[in-house]
Amino acid sequence: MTISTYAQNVSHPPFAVTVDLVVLTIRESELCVLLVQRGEEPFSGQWALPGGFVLVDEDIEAAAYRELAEETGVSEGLHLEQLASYGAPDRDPRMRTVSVAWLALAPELAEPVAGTDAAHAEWVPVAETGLLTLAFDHERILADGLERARAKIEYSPLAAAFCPTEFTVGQLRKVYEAVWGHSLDPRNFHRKVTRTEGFLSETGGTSTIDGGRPAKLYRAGTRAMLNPPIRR
Amino acid sequence: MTISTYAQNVSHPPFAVTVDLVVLTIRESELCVLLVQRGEEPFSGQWALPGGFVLVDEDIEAAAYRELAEETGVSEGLHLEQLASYGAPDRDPRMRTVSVAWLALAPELAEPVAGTDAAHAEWVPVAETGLLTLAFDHERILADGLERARAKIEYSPLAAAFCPTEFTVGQLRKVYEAVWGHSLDPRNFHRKVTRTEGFLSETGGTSTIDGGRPAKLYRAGTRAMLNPPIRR
DNA sequence: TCCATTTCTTGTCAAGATGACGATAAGTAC
DNA sequence: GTACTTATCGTCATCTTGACAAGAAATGGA
Repeated sequence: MTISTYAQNVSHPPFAVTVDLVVLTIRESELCVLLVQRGEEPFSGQWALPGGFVLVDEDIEAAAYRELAEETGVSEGLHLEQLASYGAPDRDPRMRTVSVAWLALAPELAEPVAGTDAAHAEWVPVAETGLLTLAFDHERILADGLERARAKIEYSPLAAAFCPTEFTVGQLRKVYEAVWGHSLDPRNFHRKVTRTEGFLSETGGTSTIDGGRPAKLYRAGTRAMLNPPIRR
Repeated sequence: MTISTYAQNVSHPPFAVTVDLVVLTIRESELCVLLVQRGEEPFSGQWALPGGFVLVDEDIEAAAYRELAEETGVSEGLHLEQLASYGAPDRDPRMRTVSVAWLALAPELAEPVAGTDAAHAEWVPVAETGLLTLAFDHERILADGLERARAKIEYSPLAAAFCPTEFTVGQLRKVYEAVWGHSLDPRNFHRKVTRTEGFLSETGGTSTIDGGRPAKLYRAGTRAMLNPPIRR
C-alpha cells in the first residue's frame, strides 16, 4: 500500500513531517547561514537547509534539537525557536510533506560542522545566498528566518545569542551591524545598551581582543523585552 | 494496516496534520475567542479551538481558510496568519498528530456562527477562558495566540482588523484597550495614530454612533509597520 | 431654550529618548 | 614617544511620550 492510496481511505491522510533549520552565525563580521549540499534526489547537488524527518514518538522540538546537534556538533547553549510551518501540497515531489522550520542562532565558536549525514555542510554568507537556488521551498524559509532574526534583535536581547558568554559592547554592535547590514553609531549604541536596565550585566573583566582601549565585558542580562527597542 | 504498524516500516512515519484556529473578535468592548464544544471522544463535551484535518492535496493555509469560513460563516476580509505548530507525541491520544495553529482576527459583525459541524460554537470572553479546561493542548495554543495578538498590534496596523472597514479613533482605541486589558489616554492615543504617517486614512465621513461629538471616520492606511510602536 | 453630559480633538509642558558628533581614555604597534 | 585603534562619556537640538487643560460638537432632559 503506497502513501497515496492509503490516503484515499482515511479521514486523516498521512503526511511526512520534517524539521528544517535556519542556523545563523556571524563569521568575520558577516551573517552566515548553514547550508548542506544534497547528495540525493530530488535536488541532488543543490544547496538546502539542514533538516530531516521527525521520528515516530519524537517531539518536533526534540527533532529540531537533534538535527541541530547533528549538523553543528553543538548540543546546547544555542538559541532555538520555531519559525513557521510550510505545507504546500507540491513542496516535496516525493510525498506530501509538512516541514516545521526552526531558527537557530549560534556564536562564532561553532566552527566544526561535522555532518553526520554524508552531506557536505558549509557556512554561507547570507549576502551570497541570493545567487544560489535552494532546494524545495528553502529560499522562502531562509527569507522568513532572516526577517525573524532582523526583527527580533530589535526588541529582545537575542543578539547576545550570537556572542560568546562574555562579550563587549563592540562585539554586540557588530552583531547588529551584520544582521541588519548597515553600521550603527558606536556611541549611541553604547549608550542605549548600557543604559537599558537589565539588558547587560557587567562581569568586571575587560577585553582587548579588538585592539584599542580595553572594553568592559558583559553577560546577557535578565530582561526579556526591550521597550523602547533598539532602532535599526 | 494500521497507522502504527505502517509507521515502523518507513523512514518517514505518517502523521495526521490538523489546523487549529484562534479566532479573536471584540464584543461589547471585550476580547472574545471562538470555541466549540466537542461532540465526540476524546475530550467529548469539553471546549476546544475550532479546527480539523488538512485534506489530501490541500494547502495548509487553504485548510485554515476553509475551517475559518466554516466556523465563522465569513469567507473573506478576515485577517489570518500562521501562529505556530504543535507536535508533542502525546498531544492527541488517538494518533500522532501535528497541528498547525492559525490566528484570525474578525470584526464584530461576525455574529452568526453557524457551525457546519454539529459542534456548538460560541464566542467566549477571553477573561473567562481561565476557568475552562480546553481539549488537547489548546490552552497553550490560545495563550500563544493571545500573546501574538497583544504583541502585534503594538507595531503593526493589525488592530484595524477588529474594526469594520470604516471606524473612528475611539473604536480603534477600544480595540487596544480590550486586547491589552487596560485603558489608554484618549488624547495621547489620538495624537499617536493620527500623526503616524500612513497609519490611518481619513474617509471624510463622521460618526456619532458612540454619542458625543461626531468623530471622523478612517480606513486602515497602507503602512505595514509602526516605528516607534504604540506603547502598551 | 438652556444646561448637563458625552465623546472628540487640539494644545501645552516637562521628562525621556534619539541622532549627530566632539572629546577624552586607554590600550597596541612602530 | 607617536600614530592608530577602539571604548566611553558628554553635549545639544530634535523627536516622542505621558499627564492633563481646554474647547468643539453632538445628545438628552429640565
